[in-house]
Amino acid sequence: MCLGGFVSEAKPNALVEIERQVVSLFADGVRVAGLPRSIGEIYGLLFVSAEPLAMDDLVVRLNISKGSVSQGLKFLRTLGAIREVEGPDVRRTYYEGDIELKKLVGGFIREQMRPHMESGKDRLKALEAEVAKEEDESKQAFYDERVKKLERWLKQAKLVLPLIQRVLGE
Amino acid sequence: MCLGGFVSEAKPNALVEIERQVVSLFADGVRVAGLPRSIGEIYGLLFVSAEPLAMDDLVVRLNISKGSVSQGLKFLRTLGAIREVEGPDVRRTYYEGDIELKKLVGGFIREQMRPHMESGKDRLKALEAEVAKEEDESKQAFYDERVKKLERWLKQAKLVLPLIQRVLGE
DNA sequence: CGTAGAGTTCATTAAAAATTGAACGGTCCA
DNA sequence: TGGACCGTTCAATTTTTAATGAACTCTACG
Repeated sequence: MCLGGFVSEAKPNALVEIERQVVSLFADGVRVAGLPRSIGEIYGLLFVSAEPLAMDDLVVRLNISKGSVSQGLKFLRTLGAIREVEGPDVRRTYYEGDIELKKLVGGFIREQMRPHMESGKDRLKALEAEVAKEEDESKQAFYDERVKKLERWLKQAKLVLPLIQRVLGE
Repeated sequence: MCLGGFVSEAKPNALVEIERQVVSLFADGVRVAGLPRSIGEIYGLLFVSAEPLAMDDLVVRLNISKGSVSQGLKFLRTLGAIREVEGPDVRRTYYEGDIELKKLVGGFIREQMRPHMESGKDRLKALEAEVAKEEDESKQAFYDERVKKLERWLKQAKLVLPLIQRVLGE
């Protein structure tokens, strides 16, 4: 007996139930922001871990590739959602989750939303120019009104973002 | 001569440049909300059209399938982003875009965000139960703190959504 | 009833996005 | 100098998501 057998031996690094649930919660959660599942899983595990984790821990425990983890960490770093910290092995970089909602949302707004809004501003400028060319006067009036509406939308959006950040900062 | 030739004849229903730009603006715009391109295109064309349009107009002018348009309109209807109106042909249903940002965002929050938050609440309840089972006392304390943090996040999110709607309602 | 056209549904197909993994660059230490 | 190891990059692959189009329902009208 015992020839190459695994009996009821769980993987040594498998997630415990609580971790599993939190990871899954974040994996689903980030999707509303249009982010890939793996990023949610990585942040989720960091969020629920008392000790900082290195890349290899994430690869093994979440069972995702080194490449995905590397890219996920890179993204989370630019958001400011995680922090590099010291850990047991000096050769590795360890990470902790930053658990301030303000920081996460702030990073997301800065990195993902602002750039879109900036390019939107430019595109509205181009639209204005196009409307100016319109020959038919009543059509021009209509288009002009719509473009103005879009510009108002953009202004409202600019107003809302800092407000969100202020409310979360308490 | 003139054997089967198309000379410089544009499609009769092709979008004019202004329409093209607006449609493309919305097509890209909706992606930040994780919605398919076609939905942005449909709303965009309705937004920039002075006259209401029927399904067939959208199929022909946007060059997308009847199926996609049908589903896109269904979605936009549940959001409250478009309105059914009368049109030249009594057999058809015509649509106009609702151009109040408040309405769009409100519909999106109601249809897409609230449901996620509701399910999130349930999942946090399940997590709490799981934490209660934890044997190790100090681990339990840590998990408990994290779950409390998540509950605080959810509360903050609930606080922010109506605030957004209020700011846009002006 | 029977047919013609508007609109929906949903299995199939096509397109887009995320994930993988192998190759690579850099660093530390013997 | 070399090789062990950490981390990154990116072309290839897999997975997920959106779009298509044929078959269908429903209604109106003769």
